[in-house]
Amino acid sequence: MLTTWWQNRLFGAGYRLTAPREIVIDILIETDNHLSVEDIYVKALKINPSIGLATVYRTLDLFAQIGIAQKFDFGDGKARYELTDNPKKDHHHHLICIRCKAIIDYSDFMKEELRLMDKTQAALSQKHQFKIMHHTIHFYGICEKCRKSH
Amino acid sequence: MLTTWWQNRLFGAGYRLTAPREIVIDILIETDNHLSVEDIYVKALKINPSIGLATVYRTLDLFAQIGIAQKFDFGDGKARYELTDNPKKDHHHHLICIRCKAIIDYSDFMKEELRLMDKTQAALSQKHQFKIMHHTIHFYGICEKCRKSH
DNA sequence: GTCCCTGCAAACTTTTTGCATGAAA
DNA sequence: TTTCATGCAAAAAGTTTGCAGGGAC
Repeated sequence: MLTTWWQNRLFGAGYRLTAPREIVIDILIETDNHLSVEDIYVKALKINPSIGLATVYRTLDLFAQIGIAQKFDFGDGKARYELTDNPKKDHHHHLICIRCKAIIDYSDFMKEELRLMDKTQAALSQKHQFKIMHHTIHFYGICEKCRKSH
Repeated sequence: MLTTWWQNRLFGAGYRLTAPREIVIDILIETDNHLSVEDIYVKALKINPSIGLATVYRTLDLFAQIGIAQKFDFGDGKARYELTDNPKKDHHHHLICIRCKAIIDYSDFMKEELRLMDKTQAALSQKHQFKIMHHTIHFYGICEKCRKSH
């Protein structure tokens, strides 16, 4: 039986393959963006109604630790997660409304941004002896709708 | 009597000048980085022991809305705030440890980053009709200490 | 068989809200 | 004098933890 990239990571870091972990990964794989923990939990319940919320939290935290997923905080009070490498969605950054918390993904200037990010990352890794796993770029402002509704 | 830049912003947006707002601004001005709400509250209590935590939350949220301060979420479960323009601290970005939540400020490649950010910001403002107020760049990874303590 | 992982419930932390009082304009 | 803002307390929301039973290897 074939082991997938994420199973390799799990085993490589000394963890076991369990049903909840498979369910959470499947949900992340088939979704294209930033689900909240609650979102993931609700989807997981439909697959296995006995899964616990605490397990979902623990699983997502584990995935972030071993680099399978990224944790995002957009300032709306809930953590969100996204696969580190999602075949359904290219690398992108975010535009966030500080009023209504809407999130818009963008990928303009990605090539230039990534070139600069790679360079910066290399320098920072070296200088601070950090093992950098990912980065985020967020622009905060007020969206069209919120500007109009004053 | 002279009105300061932040007072102008307050009045301009139709808000009143109150003691708690002055206290919070003073704390932000004299500190150079990302204080948590609790940090700010504790400092405020020393100046005026009757100030309420809820007021600090409301004040900081207001400051973020009108562009006086920036709200940051580093993934440690608490919001942090920093002045938008702090004379004591140049523009910088962040390196965050996903294990111990340590935050390191950096300002390498700032000139290049800012040039690219300005360009991106202009394009995004236009394209999405967003009024962009600020941006953040975060690198996430594992710090030297956490790597060593496995 | 051993040790890790899970589900459940309770606890904890951070943030928000309602409301009567008090202060700014 | 009219609103707006505050302080307090209670509630809500999100996340973490302890523990006993069950499952992966």
